[in-house]
Amino acid sequence: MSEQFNMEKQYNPQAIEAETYKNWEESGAFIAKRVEGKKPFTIVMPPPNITGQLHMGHAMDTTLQDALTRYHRMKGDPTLWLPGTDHASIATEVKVVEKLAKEGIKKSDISREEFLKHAWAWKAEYGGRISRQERRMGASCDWSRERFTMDEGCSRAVREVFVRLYEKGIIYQGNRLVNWCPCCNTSISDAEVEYTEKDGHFWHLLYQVKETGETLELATTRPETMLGDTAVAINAADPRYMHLHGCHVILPLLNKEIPIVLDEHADMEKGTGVVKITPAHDPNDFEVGQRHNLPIVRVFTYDGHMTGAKEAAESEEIFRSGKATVNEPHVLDCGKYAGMTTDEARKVIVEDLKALGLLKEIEPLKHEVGTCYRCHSVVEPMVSKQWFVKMEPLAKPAIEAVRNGETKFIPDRFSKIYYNWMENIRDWCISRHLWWGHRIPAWYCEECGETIVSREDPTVCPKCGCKHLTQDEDVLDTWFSSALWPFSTLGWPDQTEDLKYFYPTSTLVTGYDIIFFWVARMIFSGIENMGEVPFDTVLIHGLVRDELGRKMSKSLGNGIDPLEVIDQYGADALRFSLCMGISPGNDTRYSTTKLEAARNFANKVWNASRFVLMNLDGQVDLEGKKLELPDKWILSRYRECVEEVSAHFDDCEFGMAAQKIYDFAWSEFCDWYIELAKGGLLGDDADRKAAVRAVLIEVLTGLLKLLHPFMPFLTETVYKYLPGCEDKSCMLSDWPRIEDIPAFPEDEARMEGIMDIIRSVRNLRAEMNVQAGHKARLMVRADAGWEDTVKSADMFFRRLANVSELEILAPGQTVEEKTVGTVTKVGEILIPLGDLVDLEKEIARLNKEKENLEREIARAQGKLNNEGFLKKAPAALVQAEHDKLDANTKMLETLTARIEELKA
RNA sequence: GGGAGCAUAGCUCAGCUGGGAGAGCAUUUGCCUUACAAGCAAAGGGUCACAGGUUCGAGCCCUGUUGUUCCCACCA
Repeated sequence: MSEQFNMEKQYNPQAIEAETYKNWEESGAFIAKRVEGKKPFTIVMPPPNITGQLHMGHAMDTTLQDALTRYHRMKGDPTLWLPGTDHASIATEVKVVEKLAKEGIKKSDISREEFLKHAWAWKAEYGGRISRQERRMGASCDWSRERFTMDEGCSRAVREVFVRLYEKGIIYQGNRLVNWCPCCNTSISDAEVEYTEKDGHFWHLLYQVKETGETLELATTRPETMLGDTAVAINAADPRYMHLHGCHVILPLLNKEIPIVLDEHADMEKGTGVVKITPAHDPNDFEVGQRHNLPIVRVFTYDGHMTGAKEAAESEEIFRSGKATVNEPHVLDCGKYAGMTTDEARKVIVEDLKALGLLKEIEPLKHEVGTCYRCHSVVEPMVSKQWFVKMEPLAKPAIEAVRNGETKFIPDRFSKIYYNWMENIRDWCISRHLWWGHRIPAWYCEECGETIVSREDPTVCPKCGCKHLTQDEDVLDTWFSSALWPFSTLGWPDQTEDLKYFYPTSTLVTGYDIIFFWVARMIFSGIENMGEVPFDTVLIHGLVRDELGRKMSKSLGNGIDPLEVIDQYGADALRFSLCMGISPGNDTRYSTTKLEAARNFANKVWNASRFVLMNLDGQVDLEGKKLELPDKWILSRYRECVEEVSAHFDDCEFGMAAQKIYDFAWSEFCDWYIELAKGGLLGDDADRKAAVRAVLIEVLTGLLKLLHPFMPFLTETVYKYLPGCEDKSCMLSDWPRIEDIPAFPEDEARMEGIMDIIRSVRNLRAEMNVQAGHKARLMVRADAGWEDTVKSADMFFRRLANVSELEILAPGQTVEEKTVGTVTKVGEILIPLGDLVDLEKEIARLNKEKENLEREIARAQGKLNNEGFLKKAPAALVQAEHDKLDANTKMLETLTARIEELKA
């Protein structure tokens, strides 16, 4: 009776969390140690963006990773959970620009260097905030190895990969059609385009054929692009237009002659079968242009306006100076439309065409429009000179690695999504017209136009020897560096000890929303640069939705700050609530109900611990103790719990693991064992007391360990109260092993029989409305072999079922008093209740029970009369049915006799 | 246009390789029983979306239907 006075009646997480975490961190317990000869368990944390703060999705991510990490650490694996943050190039740049705008600073008014200073300041602030949030969640990651995608080492890895791939010809630069976000003023990759359905129109335009004078009708969803048309296409097999082969049309407004080309892209089934070709602003048209060697005419500026004289002149200069590269687009001076936004231009151009009688029809249309995943503005497909990664050679081995099981997805269905994406992948546009990020390590010679890509910054042109070199202005896609995360964080390209020991990592935990962005790219980057997949398991979890099932988002304002939840309910409750009832890959809903349940559970465990500790008396040890039925029962149940929870952790079935611990702790340990134990604790038998104490402490200790991965703060705190554990840590304790726990299958069944009697008595009392304070006698007509067991349980009936006295009835012994009764697994029980007994009601109640039994018997008989079942079902199952039939038949006999007796 | 997930108690969701339907919350009843009212005990509540099929046996496997959510796709 010493420590428990420090334990409050209610668990108060606020009082202990910060201190507990501080102790862990300062003790160095999170720091991974390499142990040669032992297989490590490694997780690299998906680095959160430094754009803001953590949301519920991160909380889920963190909880699962931490649970896994703590489980493996306790199992004795050398465990590394490597944390870090992502510079999030475009997202952060947008934020910094916004912040500067509020301070009255325009990005265009300051230099690149000045801007980057602001960005680094942002990083310092938000990166720090994120790591503080992770700590409050209880993340047991190795902060000594914390990384940032733009730190020196990661940047060196990025540069090394870029140079290597460039030298292999996998990275190339070229004029290609890319998705351009006019708002962010940069190209974005295919994966960064989100398609959303929008209301639009089909504008049916009329182009006149020069040679025949007839008009051709064609439809477009983007009439403003018509200024950049360099052909119209028809299908060579289209009978309607056979006579137009080799003819030209006059492009309206510009009065420019453009050819009619024959191309399979023109679908005879669609519209009029005639399609305008704008190579500079449509992916299909670009392809058509390539096939027919059409000029490429760009009519939009990069910030979403129509091009004018200035842009056109610049373009001409490029051609004149001979610096034009393959597919270099020409730029049109759009004349009266120059300088208009594309939206304005659309309206004016439509009006102008209408005035000329060249607009035949406007048809309303719903269609999927590509938008930028960051700012959600409509992206313009645009020919532009960018850097690309050739995907085919990288995708092939990456597909193979998953196919042959080197990396496995949990749940497996996500591998299909992965294949589908990888198999249809196009080259990856990796350059971004931004400042915040890894600057592309390419230099251009101003004299001879040579491109230099190298590991060290060049000072002279290797071709012409001049010193007029300028570096590419753009930076790399943020995912280019995250793709290297599993090895760049371990020191690559240096062959560090960490890299050799911890790579490949074990499990990657992330949401399904970034499989394409990140997981897939890590897999091919790992194979390409390390020669080995980066992880053997990818655990995909679902999204955390709001209470109405909607995605949490800023625009809806339904996001929930994990820190506020922690303040209110505690980190353990938040963690547990995120694990309860989840299944891999499926979305889950945030709910206060779940949080309350988790908080209540924490409190339950806290109080159970309090009870056990309150009743301790010095050192306790199971060794040499005389165990009784309930002791053996709970130890057996505990053993099974350890077995199941371990298996669930091994399978990443967190929902199942949490459920099992919850049920064991609450329904078995608290509701039954602690109640059963009270008798022994309050009695005079010193040996008995010692045995009960030993069992209590044994099971509680194990329970705390099993729960630790989910509720680290609570379990750590309580653990230190355990005798002899003042200086120990639950986090560093050994995970329970079933070999160390005795099993008592027969005693387990005996105890279940006693519990059945107790439940039956409680039920009878409740149904008869017996006053809670009223103690009643219990008569048991025990089945053969049960008499001693029932007798030995006398005290349990008294304590748990409000029994005043236990009587064992002999097999034919009759009872004169008025009683209520029922049949249990162990035999008939009777409770004399005198005038409380209503004979007719009692008979009705028994008849209902009888019907239930008869139904059960019929079911079992049905099975056992089925020859197929007897022949094909496993023998154990058939035996079990026999046993059940026998037991139920016996119970039915007793019950029937009882009813007859009452009727008589 | 392809692909995937989901449909189980009033609500939110579990249910692992097929073998007598579960939890939390809500509801009803009785309890401040000295670990816990964030608690204890008891109870009610489900044609497992629908229709076929495989099987001795289907919530689970197969086919189809309906509803719903999501992902992918260049449809002018």
